[in-house]
Amino acid sequence: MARPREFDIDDAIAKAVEVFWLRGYDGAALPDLLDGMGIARGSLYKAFGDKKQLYLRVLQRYDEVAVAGAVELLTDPSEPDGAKRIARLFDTVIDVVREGDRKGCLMCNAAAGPASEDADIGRVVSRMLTRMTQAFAAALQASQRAQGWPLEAQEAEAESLTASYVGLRILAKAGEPADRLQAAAEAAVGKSLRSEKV
Amino acid sequence: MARPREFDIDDAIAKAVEVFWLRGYDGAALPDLLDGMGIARGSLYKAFGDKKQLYLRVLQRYDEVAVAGAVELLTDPSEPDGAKRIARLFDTVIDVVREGDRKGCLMCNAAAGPASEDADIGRVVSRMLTRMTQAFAAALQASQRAQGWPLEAQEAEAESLTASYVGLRILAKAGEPADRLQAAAEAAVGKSLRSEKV
DNA sequence: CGGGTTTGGGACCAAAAAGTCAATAACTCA
DNA sequence: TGAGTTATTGACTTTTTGGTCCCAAACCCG
Repeated sequence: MARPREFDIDDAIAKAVEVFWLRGYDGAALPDLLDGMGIARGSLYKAFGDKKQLYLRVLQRYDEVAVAGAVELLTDPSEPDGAKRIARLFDTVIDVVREGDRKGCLMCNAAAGPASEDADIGRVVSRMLTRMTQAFAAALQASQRAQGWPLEAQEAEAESLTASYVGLRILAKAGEPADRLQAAAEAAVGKSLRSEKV
Repeated sequence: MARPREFDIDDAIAKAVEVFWLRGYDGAALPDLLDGMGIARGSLYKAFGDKKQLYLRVLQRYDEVAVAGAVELLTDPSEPDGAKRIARLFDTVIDVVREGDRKGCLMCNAAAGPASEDADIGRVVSRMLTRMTQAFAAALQASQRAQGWPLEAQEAEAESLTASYVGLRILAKAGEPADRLQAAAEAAVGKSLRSEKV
């Protein structure tokens, strides 16, 4: 090693997450990233290679932080009732909206964006979605109602919950009122796990 | 009127729909649009104003064709069972995926894209989403299971179905296998309307 | 047929895009 | 201390972006 890096690379990625999250892949211009990250052009290229590679790092970071947080919530053993874990996850989503955050979810935005057709990016996005679905499945396993279901039915329900999650976050981004989102979330969750037979 | 337009403007919009659908708003460059529409630069600007206005026309067209088609299916009086109408809509989505079409849904892609933060675009997207939700609500009204529900519950369920729809189409775009999508779709629909009590 | 008017085509433009590079600065190690 | 190595910087290049404009062509109406 010779001259040490002057910026913290993890911190720079965290800042890049914000920029891509807010503006999307195409919408995030180099100057936006440079401003947001507080580094110069050359430094970015030396440290990350190019824009796409930075984006991949950003998606991985989102996986490690945001997706991991959701997974943790859904598999939290301190809450024995899986149905409650699921309800809690959706509640936090609504809370974020109520606080005025309409950025949506980077994973969801990335999945819907045209960049997801790129093989590398698509792979990372798919992996995140799969992790979500597996976590939903784990929560279902720990729910009164679903744990007796055949495995296929559980998996189907888990994937359906992922779809609801993604859809809800996109409706949130599209400006749907928080109250309606909350009602929809309760319908999505409650229907399969709370309603009927108490 | 003097010299008549040489291209069909409706046809040109239809072609522009394909380009924006495939590449997204930012990703659709002028040359892409020009090629796809088969007209020259000057003609496009004369006929549509600028890129954003063309995009608005494209979204409206999508509303009139694709969204209207879904609404029609969901409110089709020739199928008395609303639950079946909903199931049929989701079936057609899966069919499209099975045919290899992974473009997703323009409305959904537009909602997730950063362009939706633009007031004009956001308005059109919201309107489409609302139309979908209303159509789902109409179908629920015509379903055995939901028609007895309180109005609020019906509306919540309708919004939840819109979320499932959007989420499913984005999972499809992200490359989720058709079989899993189908299972998830059946879970999303069947759960509330088919399962339990026949 | 000819003036008025609108379209078609594409050369042209300024701005912005991503990416490169060479000079300078800051460090390690001998 | 000085040689070697790596990071920082911002000017630079190339390509592409969305958008303008002018001229020729095609039409209507009188």
